[in-house]
Amino acid sequence: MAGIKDVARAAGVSVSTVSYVLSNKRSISAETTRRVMDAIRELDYTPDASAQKMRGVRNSIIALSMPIRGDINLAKYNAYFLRTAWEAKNADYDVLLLTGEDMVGDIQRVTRSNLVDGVVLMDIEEDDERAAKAATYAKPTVAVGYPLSHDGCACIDIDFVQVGCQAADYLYDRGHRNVILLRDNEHDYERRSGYVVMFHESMMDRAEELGMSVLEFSKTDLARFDAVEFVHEMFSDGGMATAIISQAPASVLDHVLKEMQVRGIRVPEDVSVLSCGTFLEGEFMTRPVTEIPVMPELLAHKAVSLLVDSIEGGKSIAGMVDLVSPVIQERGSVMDLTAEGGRGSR
Amino acid sequence: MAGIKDVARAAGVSVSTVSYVLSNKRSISAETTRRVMDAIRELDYTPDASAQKMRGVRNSIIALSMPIRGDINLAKYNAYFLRTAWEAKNADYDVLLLTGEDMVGDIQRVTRSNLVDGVVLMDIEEDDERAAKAATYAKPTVAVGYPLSHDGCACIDIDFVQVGCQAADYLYDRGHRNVILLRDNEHDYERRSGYVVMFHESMMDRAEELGMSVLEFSKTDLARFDAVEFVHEMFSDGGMATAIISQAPASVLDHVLKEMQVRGIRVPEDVSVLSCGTFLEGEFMTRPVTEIPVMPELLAHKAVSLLVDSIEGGKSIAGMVDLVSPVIQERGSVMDLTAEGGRGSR
DNA sequence: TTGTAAGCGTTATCAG
DNA sequence: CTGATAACGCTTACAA
Repeated sequence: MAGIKDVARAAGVSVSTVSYVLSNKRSISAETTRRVMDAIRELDYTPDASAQKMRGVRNSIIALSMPIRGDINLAKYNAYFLRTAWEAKNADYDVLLLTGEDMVGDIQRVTRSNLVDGVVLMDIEEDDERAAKAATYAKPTVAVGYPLSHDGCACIDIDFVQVGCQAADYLYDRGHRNVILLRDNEHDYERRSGYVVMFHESMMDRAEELGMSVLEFSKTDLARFDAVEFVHEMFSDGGMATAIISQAPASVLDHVLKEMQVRGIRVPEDVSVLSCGTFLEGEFMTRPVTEIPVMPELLAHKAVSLLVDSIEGGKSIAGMVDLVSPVIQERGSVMDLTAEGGRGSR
Repeated sequence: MAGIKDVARAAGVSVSTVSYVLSNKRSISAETTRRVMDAIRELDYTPDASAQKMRGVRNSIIALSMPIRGDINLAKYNAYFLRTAWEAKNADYDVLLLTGEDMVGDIQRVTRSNLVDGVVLMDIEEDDERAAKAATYAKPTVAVGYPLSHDGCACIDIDFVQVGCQAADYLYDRGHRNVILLRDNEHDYERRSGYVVMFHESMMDRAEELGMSVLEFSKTDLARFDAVEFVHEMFSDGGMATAIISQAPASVLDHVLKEMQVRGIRVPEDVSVLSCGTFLEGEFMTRPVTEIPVMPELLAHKAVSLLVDSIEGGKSIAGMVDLVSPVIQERGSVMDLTAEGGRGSR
């Protein structure tokens, strides 16, 4: 590989001149510039990244920490992951993927060795070790999520307490008093995956305040989920529920929709459906479902922007928290029971 | 950040001693080792990656080039991607993600600047620019796929010509003479995504040789796909077909299975189903489907192993091709029409 | 067993 | 406008 010296020799100038031609940090005669550029092209010269970094040039790499578990919700996962990669690229940063078992160790290694300039933490749990140890990373860190312990990093997330309240209020306002909750993957509950739990608690609290009754259905482990059983139980157990709140992934929810369709149960005329903390966009659904979605594009954008600002501005972002207000997407699957005539809400 | 000099000072030794303690390249007294290790722990010292690299130490990073299109089959995509990341990690390499528009430019940049030690190309098309320009990359490159032009890189893929023959033979041997082909996403055909096209051509050729009739159904664009129409057309158009060969993703195929179930069409008694070049494992299907699957684990493993060997052994792998023989996964969805009594094949 | 010093490929400072 | 050179943090001959 040709180095800067080779270029200098070929162009008949000094190495510093070559460097300055590339960096535009001092004025160079047109003639010299031309000769140098020719030599660069001729030799296919690309500056060595390590040498540049040793001289203080940023390498523009951010680490993306994403645990790979067997039970992840791929669609949602991907939406966040791909969008974060896209935002990074857009800000002219490369992405170094950290997926191993020893997440904390890996992050410490890549930050302390100056391999990366910053860190994004994805798929955050309530007790997230990566976030808890963020103070030991040598570079600014932002978590997409809201872990309990987060002194060392910034946090960007949807305000899931608000999502819970909004969900309860939304249904209450439309006359629903008995709802059934189709829980997310139980693994996520066991792991206390941050948002899943926060939404759940907030929604249940709010429902109780309002005097709504919430029946929980939890067999949403994908491998074991049985839509037939769910629909059966839902309508056999007193048959009081007028609405379903779903945390389940698209495929599971769609099975429920299908099963109801088969049984002649209409949405929203017979039962309303509201999906919360999900990402149904682009999924193949039997019918559109009103949703309080997660917002991968927005969160990824905020996370990367904040991180890049910190990297380039040198300001610390440790401890910062930005909780975004949820936005409900009306898709006509919730019935307004208080409306005259009993027509759908949309 | 503490450097090697700080450690040396704290331990009361020279910098070379610290370096040798870390690298074990010469014997150090127990006492000195202890003092140095203490200082390292005390100061949280981690060697600077750039400085090491400048001295010829490998940085153990491979670039993973994966285009992000709107229409990718996420499940399959992920299986490859996650597995490749896992294999890399397992071989002690970090992964630098390249997802941008200017894939060739990015690969040239990260290889020539010595940022990475090798490159893996994913989601290869028949005319793949990345593979065609592989000779211009400064590091060994392996493509997971089989592009037309591949002089500059190694190729690892399933032998899709064999898959096509196997599919036709498998059904022919079991007495099927009229089959319907549920094509993959049309985008993949338009783009001439390598394997999709190779399978298709090979299967059609073989079917013709055998005198089988193949009816093609191509509305498998996820957004527009209509299982009802498909099943209707399949059984109205003469109703001759005894089997479906599917290239479609799990969700699309499952819709078809559901629609047939609703209509009382039994699998495999009334119609057989064979899925080819897909990755149904872990997908939620109405019933198991016999499959000639892609093999993400195997291909990722082979690709990373080959690449790492080349990096560490210094041997060129340009032009190498490794086509893996397909393995059929029997899951009882294909009926053996030649068997006495007409029972299912499994 | 340990220390000294050269040098990796850049950038920036200081002279011209 | 351009050139020589120190310095970045580390590894590794070469000396002791």
